[in-house]
Amino acid sequence: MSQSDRTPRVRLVDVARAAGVSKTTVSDALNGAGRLPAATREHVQKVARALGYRPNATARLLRAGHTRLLGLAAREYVETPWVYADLAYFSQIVTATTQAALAHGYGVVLLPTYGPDDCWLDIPLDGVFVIDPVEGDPMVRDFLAAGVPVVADRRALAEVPVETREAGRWVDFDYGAAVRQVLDHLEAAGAERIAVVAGATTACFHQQSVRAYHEWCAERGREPRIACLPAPGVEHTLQAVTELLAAPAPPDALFTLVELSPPLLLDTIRRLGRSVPGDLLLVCTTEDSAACYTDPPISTLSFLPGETAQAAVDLLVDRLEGREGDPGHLFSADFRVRASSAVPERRGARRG
Amino acid sequence: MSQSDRTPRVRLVDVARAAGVSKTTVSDALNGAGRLPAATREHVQKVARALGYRPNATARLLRAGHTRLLGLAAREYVETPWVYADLAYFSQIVTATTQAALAHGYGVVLLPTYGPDDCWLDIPLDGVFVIDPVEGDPMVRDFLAAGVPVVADRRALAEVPVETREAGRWVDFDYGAAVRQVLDHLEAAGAERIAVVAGATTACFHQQSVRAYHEWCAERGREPRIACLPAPGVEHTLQAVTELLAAPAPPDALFTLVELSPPLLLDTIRRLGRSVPGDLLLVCTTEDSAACYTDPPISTLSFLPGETAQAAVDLLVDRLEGREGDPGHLFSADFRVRASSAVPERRGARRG
DNA sequence: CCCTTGTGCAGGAACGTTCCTTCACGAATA
DNA sequence: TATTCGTGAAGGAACGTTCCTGCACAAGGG
Repeated sequence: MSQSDRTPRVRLVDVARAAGVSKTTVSDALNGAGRLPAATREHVQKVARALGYRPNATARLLRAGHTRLLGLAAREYVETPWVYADLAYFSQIVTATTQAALAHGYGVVLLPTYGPDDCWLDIPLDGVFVIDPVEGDPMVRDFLAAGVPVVADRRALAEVPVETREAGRWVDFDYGAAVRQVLDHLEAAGAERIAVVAGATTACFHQQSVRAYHEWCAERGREPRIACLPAPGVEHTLQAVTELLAAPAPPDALFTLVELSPPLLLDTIRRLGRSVPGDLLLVCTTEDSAACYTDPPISTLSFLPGETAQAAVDLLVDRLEGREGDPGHLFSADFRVRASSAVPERRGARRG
Repeated sequence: MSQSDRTPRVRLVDVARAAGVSKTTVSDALNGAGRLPAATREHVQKVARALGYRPNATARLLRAGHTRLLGLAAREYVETPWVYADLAYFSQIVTATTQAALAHGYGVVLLPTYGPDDCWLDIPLDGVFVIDPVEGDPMVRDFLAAGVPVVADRRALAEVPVETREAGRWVDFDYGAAVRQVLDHLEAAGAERIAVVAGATTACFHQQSVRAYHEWCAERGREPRIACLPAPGVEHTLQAVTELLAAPAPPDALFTLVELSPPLLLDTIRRLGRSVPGDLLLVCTTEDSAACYTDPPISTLSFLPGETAQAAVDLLVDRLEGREGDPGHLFSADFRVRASSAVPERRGARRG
């Protein structure tokens, strides 16, 4: 049987007919509008309830001219169907975006990142938050061309035709500065051979981070020790760590840029016969709160998914509701120094 | 400035006027329908592109009669705004639901779990997946009353008026059986004092699990050792574990029903001076893949969020597209025995 | 008694599409 | 030449609301 076989939903006019009034009266009675005596209002409500009437959401939206729906897309792995929540960062972005949106009375739609061209334009959205847009991102371009406000980063907005740019807002992160902050900290704590584990994605976070690391090393004449993962996955990450630590003249500090369970990393390092922070200083880029419950607690670099999402939604809603508001927001990372990268006693406070 | 101040979007009729044709022709030309010579088609497309025309998604949906949008709601903590992705289970449900939905050409809307009555009915949805519905769940009731197909569990559907029940499909889990399976395994491995860490939510998972534990203990004349967390949070969980292990005649097996980072739990147990599995057998209910990379690897109980979500979406889409399909699907948990609960050498293979 | 004012409600346009029906016209056929 | 047929395109209804406009009627004031 097909969808149309089912008994069709009861509409406003059906209620009107049953109650012996016009659709105006029904609409007014149900929405608390118009000039109606209580008797009429109650009568209509009773009939509506008896018939099981529920207004059609789509029709209301068409009338209203807005949908109170915000799109959310993570573009990091555009080629794969969907990977949002595998990483704590995205997972928290999703949660925070949804919470912020709900607080403003908006719902959130998780957008496809692939599919037939423009397929996302079939979804009725008031605005969109695009995380990690790719270069010349068609999604950003399409939505802005369609007049749908977008929050992305400044680079993505700069790539878009000027005439459509007005509806764009941005949230930016200075990933390079965050990486340098961590490296400076490790250097100050006495580290001389800092190794880095990075992913291999197109995300500007990774690109900027790796570039910053290379520059930082070049400035000091240090040789970069970097492991770029062939693919996401716990086993690849642990494998990379193992190889880094097995090298001749092994690193005395490790800085992971990829999401990995901090207690698991600690466990792995110990199994390789190294102690933290005695033999190896450790800083993890992670959103996993387990980092501060290990022994020793692990220093973390966070890119504040919660704050980012909140700002993105605020920017979008300001724009949607006609408030001027800011054109965007620049964030700084949250670097928490804990025991895993504190200066170990037996090393002395600082070099030199 | 208000929203209406902005230059209004260009509509189908605007293109029609500009191209000197009727709206029928424009619609046909753009959608590849109708009988039009290539010349007309191209001309219309060129004009449309020049004007920057994008069809209005809401209007199309109203015509189409469906929205290709599926709602997703986790009702475990109905009173709080939104907590989906804080837990790996929900996080994976979200990911898997979205992937499955996209594969069928549907988008996913993350639904509010609180808010003004019926507020969810303002969202144009074709179907809804409700995880962990509460007793007499108003969301399930409202959607079914509105004729929107729902996937929930059998109990939730049984509470709904018979005449609206037809649109309901179910995915069920026998949580009690899963818990008994784990307890039997631990008993077979020689455990005599099995402690359990449970949450304190209204979710039927927790209710059924805890009940099963109590029944299992009663059948054997064992005294239950259960810690129910006052609130979600890593520190509460670790605190509960610490207290359980500090008790006189401490447990020789631990079974956690709440989400917790397995390597962190292992680390904590060791800090308390116990070894796994030597002093303490360990089974974690978790979706965290880190469990199999620790030393020793940790036995896990999984409730298969990926499979559950996939089944829910399939059920929904079958119903939406008029296929008969199954009324529901009953799942069994996935219990993976690893070294953390294997029979330790020095204990002997079995009791008795 | 006529004009105003207010109340209670109906009619119908509008939101922006899609698609069914109709129509005009030129070519082919009887 | 009259009839069919196919092609190209226009007109307008429909989707289900909301809301603007306006009508009928009763009450009140001059």
